[in-house]
Amino acid sequence: MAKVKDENTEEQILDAAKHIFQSKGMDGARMQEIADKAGINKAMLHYYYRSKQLLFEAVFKNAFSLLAPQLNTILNDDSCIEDKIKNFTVDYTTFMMKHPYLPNFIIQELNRNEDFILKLKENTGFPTLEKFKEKVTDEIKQGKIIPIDADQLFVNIIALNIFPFLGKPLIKAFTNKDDKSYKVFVEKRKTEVSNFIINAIKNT
Amino acid sequence: MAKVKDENTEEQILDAAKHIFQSKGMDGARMQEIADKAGINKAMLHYYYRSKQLLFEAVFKNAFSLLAPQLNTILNDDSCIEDKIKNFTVDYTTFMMKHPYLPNFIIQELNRNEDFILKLKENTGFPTLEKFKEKVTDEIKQGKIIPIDADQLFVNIIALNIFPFLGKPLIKAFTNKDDKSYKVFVEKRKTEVSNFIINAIKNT
DNA sequence: AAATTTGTTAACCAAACGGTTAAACTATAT
DNA sequence: ATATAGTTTAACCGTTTGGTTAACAAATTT
Repeated sequence: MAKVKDENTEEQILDAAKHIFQSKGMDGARMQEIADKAGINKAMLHYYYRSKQLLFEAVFKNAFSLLAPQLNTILNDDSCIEDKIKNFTVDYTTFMMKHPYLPNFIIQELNRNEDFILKLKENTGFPTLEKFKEKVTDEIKQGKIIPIDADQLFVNIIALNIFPFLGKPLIKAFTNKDDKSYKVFVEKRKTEVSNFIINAIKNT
Repeated sequence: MAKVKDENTEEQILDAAKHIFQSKGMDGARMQEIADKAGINKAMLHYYYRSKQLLFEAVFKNAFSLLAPQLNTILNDDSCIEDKIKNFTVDYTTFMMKHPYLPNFIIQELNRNEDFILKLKENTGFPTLEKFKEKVTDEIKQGKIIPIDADQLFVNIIALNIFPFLGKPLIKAFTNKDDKSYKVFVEKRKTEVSNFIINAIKNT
């Protein structure tokens, strides 16, 4: 119910809205439910955020701003491709195990409203692939990795890392795992996935 | 608006419901909108399907029954792992380019209601990994592929194939592609992905 | 301490929602 | 032709929804 009193109302609302929106989505979330979770009157939601749409956008931008920096490990540091992949896979999986609703929330809402991502792209700090592409081109020339389109490689990397969180119910059903063994399964992927990718692209 | 007259009402409803539910989800869909799309009175929806929930379940089961057989290429035919991967990647991608809403619809609704997949598992014809696991074990023993957990390999395969349809808006934004060039990108994955996977697991 | 701004609440509102009803229409069986 | 069963509709219903209002309480300013 109500949080600690010294936290200010605006943040209490955002925190409650985060939980409700991330688990139920824009359409499934109810303003009353958010108010109840925040322990305040429903009118306060509109006092601070004017409308459901604007409250949702505040939550979404917040969520997206958590996700984007995770990509820096692979896009903008100076290590070699192999290290990028190793570090990203561990970091990303560790982070998402702490925020399991995040990937599905973002994917779901971007699919519901494709135009929404255009607003995000205008923001500074939106991830760019340029540096990663250069690095891939370099290492192909050096013969360290096999020839591969950088866009395809990038999609492969994030697909292998994100999908276990998106498809959790499906994978659990196919592989007959419960929540506990699924957690072990995902934990193993921290090394499994990076080995898999490196095997696929390393020149031997 | 209204479809051809000789089509029966029940199918018209299911067809309209399929479009609305797959693009807006259970929570975002409106019964009136489905009725309008089917070109009939809203009461007919309840006459044939009793409630929104039951109409939704009819649509969902229909959608899932389209997806499951696709997995047979990889799970239950008798070819070697390499051929399974090649065939599945081409077949699955070709199929999903014709039904682009399907993956997101299923993933989204399974995440909204995790218990729902239990009902599906009771049905006969729910995909099982057993035969695939045996084949993986065999080929590891034969030294054709490197040692790898069959569950992990399975997840890697479907992740690389499904994710481009789930994360389309995200990938389009990161890679600066429009719909047309994205389609080309996905088309290329039909060979790109299978080569990638086979590289990762083939013993050299 | 009086006035003004900011924060909070209960009560309310119109619209939208899923679902129902009763009557009408259509095809089939008697 | 007439009764009967299945199909379709317009109108309606109670509830829930996002959002507003007006009055009140607590700070902050003067």
